[in-house]
Amino acid sequence: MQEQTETSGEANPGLVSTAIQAITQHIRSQGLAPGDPLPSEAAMTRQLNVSRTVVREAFRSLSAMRLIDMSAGRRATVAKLDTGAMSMVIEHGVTTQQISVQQVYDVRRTIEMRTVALAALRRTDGEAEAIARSARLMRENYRSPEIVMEHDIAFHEAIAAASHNPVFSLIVTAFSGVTRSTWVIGWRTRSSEEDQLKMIQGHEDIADAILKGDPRLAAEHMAQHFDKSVKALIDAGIA
Amino acid sequence: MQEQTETSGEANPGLVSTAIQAITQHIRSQGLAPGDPLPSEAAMTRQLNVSRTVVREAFRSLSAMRLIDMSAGRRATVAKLDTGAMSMVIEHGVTTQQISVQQVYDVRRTIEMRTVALAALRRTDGEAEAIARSARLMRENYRSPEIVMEHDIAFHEAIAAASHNPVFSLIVTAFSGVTRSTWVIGWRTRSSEEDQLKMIQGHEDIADAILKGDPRLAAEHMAQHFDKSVKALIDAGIA
DNA sequence: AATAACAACCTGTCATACAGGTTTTGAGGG
DNA sequence: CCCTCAAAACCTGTATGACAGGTTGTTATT
Repeated sequence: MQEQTETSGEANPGLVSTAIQAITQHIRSQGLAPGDPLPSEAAMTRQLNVSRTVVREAFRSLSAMRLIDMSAGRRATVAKLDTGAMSMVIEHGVTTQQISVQQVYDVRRTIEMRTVALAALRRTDGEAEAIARSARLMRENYRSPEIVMEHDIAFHEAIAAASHNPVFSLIVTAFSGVTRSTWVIGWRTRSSEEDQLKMIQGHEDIADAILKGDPRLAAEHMAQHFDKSVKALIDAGIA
Repeated sequence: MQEQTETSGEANPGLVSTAIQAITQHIRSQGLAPGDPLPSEAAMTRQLNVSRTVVREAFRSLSAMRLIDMSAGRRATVAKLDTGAMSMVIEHGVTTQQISVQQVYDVRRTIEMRTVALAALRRTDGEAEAIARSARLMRENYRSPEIVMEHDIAFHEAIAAASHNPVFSLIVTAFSGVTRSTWVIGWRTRSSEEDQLKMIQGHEDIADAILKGDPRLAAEHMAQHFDKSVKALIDAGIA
């Protein structure tokens, strides 16, 4: 019952790619917003005149990139912005050694010097509090590296959120995965307890500057924080 | 012949997600590099004890994110770093109005002020030449907006490449799609021919600073370039 | 009118089939 | 022994049909 190749006169880079484009195009042309439902697989199958297999692989691909949400029984919906795909790309680059950890840190430093300045300017009181709370929890748990790490990551993500630019949040969060796999090394390199507490103090300084609304100072503290972190990683022999 | 739910005692967020994890895990644990082949679908099917459908959707998802390359007859291979997934995420965010064009420009400005400084410090002669060439081609074709745009985009990507940090390249390139859909608006807003030529001059100034190896100057010109671009977009009423 | 059972629809997964690519193998000739 | 080339084995791309289980809307019963 199928005769796909004659329907479209264009090149054939695979039916699935075509289907993916059709779906994103649908989102675009219908002006769909997060939460809005997409056509069912059956409907898409009819519209594109391809098998359900193809349509399904297309939906699944978009779902893997977190552009749409899928769940059994329900139709797929447009997804809220999510870091899923980005972190996978970054992690893929790192694990296949196409990206070094240092390069990631350079990017983070560049971006977070900006997010912290924006946060100082635009943070709400609640956001300032959330940032300060993460710093506080780092100190309170400073004997449990794993816990410190999670609050450290939350700290940076909270700052990105306070920048009120979702693209920054997206990128910063995308790096969290890599951070998780290297953070402990940096922590151990700060051999003395004093060094570790100094690092936590650095976070508190940043939080203070944000609370005070001083972007210059906040950026400076952030820069120092990153310089020390990179130094710790280099000392630990991370290429 | 199937009895999947009893094999693993963990939660079931879908067999496909599990398969995706298994594949990425395979890349990690085997230390695969770009170009290295992955197991065939049949092999994966046996290893995970799921149907080929599931394995295929997993492969296809990774392929959509450009983490692996697939083509008919050949086994999938580990892919070189590619911007595919990232640009889709960004474009999704913009088309669903979760990200504004201005926010994208803020991020670009932040990142490109760094890439341009790094490029000034680390560019090879060939890279400096490529950057300068793009600027030259902008001037030579300044009556054809589409062509100017393509060289403009190539210009920024060439600078990112000259930063010798693939993460910057990745991010800058990811924004190119959005740039393509708004660039012309900014161009038209520069009503006079003089304004347009001044904008091209800005690119040449950047290229010169990179050639001279002056990161400070290069960053300054880049900042001015972005400030003017954003102003042009705002004048055009882009929120 | 509230509720409970049911029907219709939807996604998740499996099995099978076959059309074309690609790689491997092996047989035959030099 | 090596080269060549064709067949075999393997692989991905796509289609079809089937069924389990989740979700939603409808209808019948109370």
